[in-house]
Amino acid sequence: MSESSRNQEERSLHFIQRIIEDDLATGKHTSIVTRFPPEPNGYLHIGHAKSICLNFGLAEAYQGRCHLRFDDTNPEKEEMEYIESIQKDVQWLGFDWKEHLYFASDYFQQLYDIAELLIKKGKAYVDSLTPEEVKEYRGTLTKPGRPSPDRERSVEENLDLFRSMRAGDFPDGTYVLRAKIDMESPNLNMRDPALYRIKHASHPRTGSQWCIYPMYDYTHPLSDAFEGITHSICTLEFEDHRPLYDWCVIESEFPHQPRQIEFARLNLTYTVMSKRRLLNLVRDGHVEGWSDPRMPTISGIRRRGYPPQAIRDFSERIGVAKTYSTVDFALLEHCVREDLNIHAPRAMAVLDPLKVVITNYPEDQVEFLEADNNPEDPSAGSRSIPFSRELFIEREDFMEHPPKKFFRLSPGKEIRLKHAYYVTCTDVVKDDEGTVIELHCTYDPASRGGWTDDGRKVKGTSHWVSASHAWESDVIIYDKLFTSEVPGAETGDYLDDFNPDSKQVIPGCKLEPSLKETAPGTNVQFLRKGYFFSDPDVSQPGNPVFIKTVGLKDTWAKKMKQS
RNA sequence: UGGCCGAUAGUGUAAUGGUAGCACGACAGAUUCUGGUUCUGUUUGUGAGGGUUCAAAUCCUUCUCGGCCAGCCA
Repeated sequence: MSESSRNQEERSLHFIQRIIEDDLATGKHTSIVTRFPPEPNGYLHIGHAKSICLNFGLAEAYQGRCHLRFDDTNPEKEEMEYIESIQKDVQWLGFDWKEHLYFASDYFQQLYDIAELLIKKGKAYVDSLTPEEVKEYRGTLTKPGRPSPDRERSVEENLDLFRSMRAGDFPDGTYVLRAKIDMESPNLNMRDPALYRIKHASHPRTGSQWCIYPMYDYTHPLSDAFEGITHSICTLEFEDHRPLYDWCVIESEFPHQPRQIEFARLNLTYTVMSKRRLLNLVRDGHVEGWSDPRMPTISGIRRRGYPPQAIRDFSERIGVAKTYSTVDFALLEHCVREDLNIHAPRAMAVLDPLKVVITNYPEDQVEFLEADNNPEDPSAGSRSIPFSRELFIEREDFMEHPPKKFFRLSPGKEIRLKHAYYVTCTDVVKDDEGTVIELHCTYDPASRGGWTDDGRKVKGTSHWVSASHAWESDVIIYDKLFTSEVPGAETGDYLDDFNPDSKQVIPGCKLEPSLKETAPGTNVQFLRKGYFFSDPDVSQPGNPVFIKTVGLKDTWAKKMKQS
């Protein structure tokens, strides 16, 4: 058996794949068409990324196609800026809608014509109830609604009124076109839902061409039908809308019948995902905009340095189901690390510098040592780094009175300076307050390159930079946006769990010379510290500003924390 | 005393009447010029009761718990 056919047998399908394979096997469809249908009223977040990966991924896997369609039926909330950012986000994830870019607003005329058809069939009527009255007539969850006095208006009068609505004869809110379905339905969506409302508002794409706009529940199924969508995948809260979805397609007498399938949206620990909460974070200044690297927005994680491939991998791993679920943030970070471990070149940066003088190293000598750029990828090559008498190491890599199993530097102990030499600490220099300000060490010339063949056991390895060659820079450390898994679970207010230390600017970090030339928007691993990214928004060529993408796993720090 | 949907290790997700598996996490160990990576092992699960069956996570039934719905938002 070949490897690929074994994989075929072992793979397990999620329920949507199963539906698709079924439809393909029975000949219901010869190929599939999916769509990603955002409303351009905000920035996309990682929950949308799940949907994008699902829809475009399915199309890819089954050699179908996936449309990008903007659901732009509410001009009061939608803007061109969002249309652009959404396209950028989808492309960044690596998906291509090719020529299949659509706008619900392109269907306004077609939608209007079908609305007239519905009126003529006696399936829709113009209602003059006020919004308050509509609400009252609708009934409640447990009480059936009752018919509007306008429900039995004649076809001629409905048509006339509807045309007047379109002509702009009425102010906002005076009339609404409603589907005539069933005011007593236990499903509130079927109690004569609104199809069209009057809005004298300028639309980002159609301008002032229209003053009536179709509702989502009417627009969406018909748009799907127009485009030949076979599987219309949406989130769970639309389950109740499915009967209405089907009603619209059937009553429109449009030949193609798409199928709506619902799946559970993504929730993530330690963050919030709703548009309202995200907006509040931005508006109230808790973060610095929609693309703040702490935000779960696609633009945020892009700026944070999360690779798109990691997001796609994550989307695959979290699965697709109908169960409400909250995915562990750790899984996302795992996917990011896994990708970056293979792709990010290594470099050395000392974030909290402690000076080291190599007392037996010649004063004016500088030598260049060879360092591999990525042990996981030999093709990444190597670079040479300067070594000299005065260096910086990480302050936390030294302890005067170390606990058991501390492998790093302490008085009398020998460690390896990565790619360089073994050094032994001989003296500790302190200031008047007793703070360690400098270390004196000796080096072993025989250990050049960081290795000897004499079988010596050197357990600890530290990163370092040459004091006179390093350049200084602020480095920004980002941490989780919230301190609790489910923000607001305790108090009811998610802002109570906002992490005030989610952004820390670390001044005076010492970076190895090669880092200076990092192009904006490049992932690198600061050896033993974590993955960092040259902030594409503020970096300049020749002057990168590094922000932390995600830390390396740190079992030592974890152990220290426990004790 | 409305309707719809859901419930499998800590988390997420498989098993579609026939050995409850995988991933992440946690824990332990091995390896390692990154306390990273890699590798090995351990831990923990079918919401509850009843029924059908040789056999039930799966089918039936009752219950429990959770989610969504009363925009002229999507």
